[in-house]
Amino acid sequence: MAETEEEEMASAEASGFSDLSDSELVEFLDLEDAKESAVSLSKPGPSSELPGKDDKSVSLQNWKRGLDVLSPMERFHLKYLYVTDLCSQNWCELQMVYGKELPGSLTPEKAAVLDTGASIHLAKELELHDLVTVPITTKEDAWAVKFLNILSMIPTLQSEGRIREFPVFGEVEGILLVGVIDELHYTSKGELELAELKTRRRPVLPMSAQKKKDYFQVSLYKYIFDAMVQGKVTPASLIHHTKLCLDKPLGPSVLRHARQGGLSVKSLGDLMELVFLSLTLSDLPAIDTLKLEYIHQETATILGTEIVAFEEKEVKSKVQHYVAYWMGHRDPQGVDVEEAWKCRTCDYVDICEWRRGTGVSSSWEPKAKKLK
DNA sequence: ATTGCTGAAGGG
Repeated sequence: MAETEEEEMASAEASGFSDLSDSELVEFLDLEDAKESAVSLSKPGPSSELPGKDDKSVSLQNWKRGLDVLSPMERFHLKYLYVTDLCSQNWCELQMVYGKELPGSLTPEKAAVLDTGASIHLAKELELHDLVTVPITTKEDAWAVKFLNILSMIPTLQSEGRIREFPVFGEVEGILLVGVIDELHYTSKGELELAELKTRRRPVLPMSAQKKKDYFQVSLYKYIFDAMVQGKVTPASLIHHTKLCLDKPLGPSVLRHARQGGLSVKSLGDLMELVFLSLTLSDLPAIDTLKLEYIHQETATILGTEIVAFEEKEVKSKVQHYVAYWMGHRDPQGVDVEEAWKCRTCDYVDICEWRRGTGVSSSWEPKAKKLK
C-alpha cells in the first residue's frame, strides 16, 4: 500500500492563514474571477459598453455582480467535494461554509479529539497492511497513487476478504465526490459489508443528529462505490471534473512503485483504464450492508453497533439539496431552531449570520467563546 | 503565480 506525501511540506496553515487579512486576500482573488465571469455572462447587445465609466467603477461593478454570479464551487476554487464536506453540511451547512472560509480555526480541544480518532484509525489500518510513502509533485501523481492503491486493493479484497481505506470517487448530481471507505469486508454469509468506525471522546452513543450524519456518510460511500463497480464512473467523467492531464509524465517514484506492483504503465491514461477494467471485471458486488461501530477512545469499549438501511431516494434528494448550494442555486442555511443546541459547540457562533435572524441568540447565551 | 491549486477524515 502506498500513501502520498508532498515533497515540499510547505504548510499554509502554519503561516497565519487564519487571520482576517487572509479573507481579504481571498476576496481580492475572487475579484479577478468575477471579472471574467461577468464578462462572459454579459449580453452581447449593441449597447453593452457604457461610455463615460472609468476602469475602477467598471471593475467594482463587475466585482459586485461577480459575487452574485459565482457559485461556491467557483468562489472556493473547488473542482470536487469530499464526502465529508456533504456530511459537515448535513450537521450545519453554515458552519461548513465558515469552515471553508476560515480554514484551520478548530479549537485545540476539538483538534485533540480528532487527532486521537485519526491515530486509532491509523492503528487499525496498520493491522492490515504497511504504508509506504511515495513522494509526489503533481496532482496527476496523487491520482496515480490513488489508482495504484485501488488496483492492489481489489484483488486483496477478493482473496483475503478485507481491506481498509478504499478510495472512492464519482459524479453525483453534477459534482465529483471524493472519499475513502474506512473498511470493506465479506461477512460469513459472503455479503460485502462496509464498516465505518467512529471513536468517541465520551463513553456514550451519539445523539440522533450525529447518527443521521453518520448514516448519510456511509450511504454516500455505498452510492459511489456501487456506481464505480457498475461502470458508471468513467475515466471521461473523472477527467472532465479534475482536469487531469493524461499526457503529463508521471513522477519517477510513482513509476517505480507501479513497476514494483508488476504494472507497466506509461501514462495516467493507462492507469485509469486499468482501474476502470479492474473495478468492472473483478466480480465486485454492490455493498450489501452498511455498519457503523461506535467505540470509546480512551478504553476502546464498544458503545454500540448500527446497521444502516440504505435509502437511495432519500440519499439522492439530500445530495440534490446540498449540491444546490454548491452550484449557487440557493443560499446556505443554518440549523433549524430545534437544533440550535449545535451552536453551543460551534466555533463560528459569534460571527454567524443565521443566529441573528432566528432569534435564538436573544433568549439564551452559549458559554463564552474564546476570542482568537 | 496577477492567469495556480486539493491526501480525506478526524468528532460534536
